[in-house]
Amino acid sequence: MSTEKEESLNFIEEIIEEDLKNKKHEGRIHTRFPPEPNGRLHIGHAKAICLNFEIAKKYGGKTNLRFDDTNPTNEKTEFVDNIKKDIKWLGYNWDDREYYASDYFDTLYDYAKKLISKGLAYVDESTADEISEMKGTPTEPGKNSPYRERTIEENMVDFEKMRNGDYADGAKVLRAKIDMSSPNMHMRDPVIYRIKHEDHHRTADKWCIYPMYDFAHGQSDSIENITHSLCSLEFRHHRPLYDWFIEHLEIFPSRQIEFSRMNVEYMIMSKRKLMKLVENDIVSGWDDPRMSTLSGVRRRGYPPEGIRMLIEKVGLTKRENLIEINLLNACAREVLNKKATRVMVVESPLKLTISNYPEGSSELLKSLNNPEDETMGERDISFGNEIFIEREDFALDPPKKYFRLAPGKTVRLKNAYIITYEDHKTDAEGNVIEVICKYYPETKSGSDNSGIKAKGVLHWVNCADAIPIEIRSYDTLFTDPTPDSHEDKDFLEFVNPDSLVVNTKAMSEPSLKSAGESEHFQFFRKGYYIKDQDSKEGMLVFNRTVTLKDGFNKK
RNA sequence: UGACCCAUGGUGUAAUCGGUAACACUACGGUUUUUGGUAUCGUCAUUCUAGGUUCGAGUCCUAGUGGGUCAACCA
Repeated sequence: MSTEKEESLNFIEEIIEEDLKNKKHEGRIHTRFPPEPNGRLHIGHAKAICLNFEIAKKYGGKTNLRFDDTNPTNEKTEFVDNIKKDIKWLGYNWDDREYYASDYFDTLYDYAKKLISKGLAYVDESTADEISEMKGTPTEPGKNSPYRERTIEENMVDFEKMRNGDYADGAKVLRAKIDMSSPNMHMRDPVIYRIKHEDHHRTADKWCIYPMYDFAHGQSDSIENITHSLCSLEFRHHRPLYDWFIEHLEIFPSRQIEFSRMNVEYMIMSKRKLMKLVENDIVSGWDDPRMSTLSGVRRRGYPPEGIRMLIEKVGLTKRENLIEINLLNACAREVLNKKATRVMVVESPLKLTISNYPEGSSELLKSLNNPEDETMGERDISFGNEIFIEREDFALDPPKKYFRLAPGKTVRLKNAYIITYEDHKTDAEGNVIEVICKYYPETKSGSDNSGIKAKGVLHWVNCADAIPIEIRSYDTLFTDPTPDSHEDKDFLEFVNPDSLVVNTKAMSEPSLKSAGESEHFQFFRKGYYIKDQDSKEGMLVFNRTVTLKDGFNKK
């Protein structure tokens, strides 16, 4: 077969193929994923991770993992470890290429001195407010600092003093000398080094001055010989600065290319806001299954293949976008349908007695683990005269087109027999508490040639060996698709009070006792579930990842 | 009242020297089905607006309109 299907390239692939054609960097492709270890990764980061790793893979290149740890204030080793775990979970490997911007502090310091010696950087002792004031506004040019014309020698001595700890935090900064009237605010003599007498998670107290993002990121790219530095659109205005440093430092010319980040309905991607949800106990932690963090998404049961599929389907452009949460769920269902083990779980049990099945006896029936994948095999499930069915699968007064059990109706019990309603019992308030049916022995699953028809198929569990489980069902964490886009309202006002529903009354077939840590299940006719870390010996807990598509309840 | 970026269905993307709108998800409607799942078939767009160039424009030109981003000693 030919590869006729002409795949269309996204704009970054076009740039790369053009570079390849021109033998730029000898055809070498090297990308990087550069998180700051100050919080957990979220599903928005997944786009950057997939893009960087996939594009390198596609063109035979490499991808570095680099921690952008230039601000010691909120950076922690704990975050480093979690970030690595998340990237691995997503399915990517950086081999031994694990780097830290802090590894380059010495080099960066030398770069700063080089800039000073070229007369392109100066020490400014204005206050932060004064610097901000002199910066002007996007529509008005800024003013030169009174310290701008100090001599190279003065600057060099003073910068060394900064480094030696002679000054207090905030007393002085090092600034690049560019253009205070540039229409690009980032070119108005940006601060490139600040004083912070703070311990760093890796360099401890070695340094008391730390480079700013603009004086660390591009330089780190360059040091690592990164060919294509892919980042999100908000860094667009930093690109001229990125290029300016490379030019004046005369270092390897990495190229920054920006793409639009992914926004997902009902999800929040801001680390600060995510932190607020945790701190205010609105969620149980960074890994709450309703969170957009990768640890939350993982605990919820979304498979990594599904996340990668989502990113692939979302594509890559420079447009603003808002992805429907449904696309994520569709990807999850597609993956899970093929790999989830089918089990029967009754969420809201209603007792059903089979009048003509010998009391006290039982038999073993075969159940396919996954009809989509025969290689997953089958298992035995027990059947007896007393079972539980789903409460909503029985109705005294059924609506039209009700394929379930009701007076006069006949249905099939999945993997078992066809049964017909005979009677029911109610409690004092008139609630149905038990249904009585008769079964047809000749309709046993797999060997039914009775000719008896039953439109509906019900899932069930055997009273004799069913085990109680807890089910946690989730809805969106917010009631508004874009909770943080309202200028007049705080995003917390949109927290969905019904985003978590805990059901401790569910009954499961006993096979769930041996559920694995990352084993996905489909609870028949319900949805996809995964065992939660809160599970205990006598009470297993399951998270609902996503429901099955439901063609009945919608109507 | 600056600079830069973006503009194709409900959503996200495609249409590579201009050649008559494609794919996926959703929604709706069939078929199949021992999951109202899966699978499968079908239906849903005056390409932001107005002019212009051309035999022909989503693609080119002009002028608008709308949206986004930028003024942290954060990244």
